[in-house]
Amino acid sequence: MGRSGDLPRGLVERYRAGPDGWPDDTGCPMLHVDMDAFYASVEIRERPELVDRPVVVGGVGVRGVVSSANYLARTFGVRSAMPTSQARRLCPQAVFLPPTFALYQEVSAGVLAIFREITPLVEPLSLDEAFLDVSGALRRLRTTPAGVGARIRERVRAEHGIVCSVGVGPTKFVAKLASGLAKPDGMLVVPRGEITDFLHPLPVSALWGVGKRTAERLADVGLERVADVAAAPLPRLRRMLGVAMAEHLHALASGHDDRAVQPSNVEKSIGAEETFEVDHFDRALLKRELLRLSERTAASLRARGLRGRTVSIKVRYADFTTISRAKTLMVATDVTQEIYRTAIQLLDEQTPPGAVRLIGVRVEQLGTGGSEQLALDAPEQGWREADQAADRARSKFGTAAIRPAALLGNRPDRAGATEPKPDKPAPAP
DNA sequence: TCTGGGGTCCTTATTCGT
DNA sequence: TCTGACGAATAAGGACCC
Repeated sequence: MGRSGDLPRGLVERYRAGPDGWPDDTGCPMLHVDMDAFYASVEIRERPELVDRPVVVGGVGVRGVVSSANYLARTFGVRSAMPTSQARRLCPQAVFLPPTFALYQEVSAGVLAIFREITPLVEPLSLDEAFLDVSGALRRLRTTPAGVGARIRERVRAEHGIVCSVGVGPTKFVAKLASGLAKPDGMLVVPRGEITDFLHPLPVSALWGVGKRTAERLADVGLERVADVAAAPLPRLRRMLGVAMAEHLHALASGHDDRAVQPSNVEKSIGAEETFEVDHFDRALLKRELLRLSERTAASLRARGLRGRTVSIKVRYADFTTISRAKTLMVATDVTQEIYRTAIQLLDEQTPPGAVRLIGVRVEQLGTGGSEQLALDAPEQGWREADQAADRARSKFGTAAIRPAALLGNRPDRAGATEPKPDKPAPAP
């Protein structure tokens, strides 16, 4: 799933286990564990008949992209983030599956539970990867970091039927790169004394935060390897990339990374967005979609006990230009109607007409809902109670059980031009 | 080739209060 | 009373990550 799979492989063999065992892992408390082709592997585990076939998981619609491809599919050139249409051309015999996130979440929770038996210092980055700081667990487990890594790989395979790769290193960044280079089904140990030997030959794109754009800008001035960034004068990097980015990259390239594993990560924003199968001009249809997305976002806030003060919408036009507009409310909210009302206002007042391919809603400035709101937003209280009742019904009878009247009937985003007109933009509570 | 959906973080500009 | 400086909050956009 990551980009480190594209990095050069020739230089990594010295970090694998040799006849004398693993390289020196003293002072290497950081582990990065990454499931190999996670979504595809889980799907194959569920359907063993797919084992010897190329499997691609992702959006199966005309505008879908690949989320995960097994290694067989990758031999045909299929990569994650590639349009599904392109993947079909490259590998027409592959099995194309839509993602089933609930299943991946379940497997992910099981794998995280294994990590947490080893150490409480576990920082999940996504469903399929996590950092572990094992420094405090070594004595109890009577092993070394490499031993922990090997144990994790065995248990994940035995208990969940999927394969993961592990990077062991002195810092998060090194561990993360190492797991990427260990793939598939491998482990790499980068000794503390060999950080720069390991990092410096890699391309700048290996640096966390360097994507296509930044790599191009660096290449324009002759910086192509991590060693080049480490050797570049910091003031020059600052002028090129801005202070924060320059200092971040220079530190990483020089092997400095003192970030600790952070077991709890507070969410900063929650949202939902959707790309239409065909572009839409029709504002009424866009508004119905905003209602659906507001509902999803608000339900997600309520499920986590969060409220947010800033509501933003995102509109992507046919030519891929993307704008966002935001409004900050007096009081944080988790009420569908309030989020929807704000989103509609932003759409009506601040977005130009045009063919729209994507629309989204997001709520920012999150906090846990406090009792101080009761007096201030009394008119919202009725809506909140209605939302909560709907949440309860949905958890009992399924997500389709309760929907605003405006959303009854066909899904507007999939239905095309024959969609009946909506009766009202807002349902009654 | 034709670009998802969930997010995070950074930069720059503007506004507002003191 | 006018003006400017400054910091915080807000808004918009872009790049990046998985």
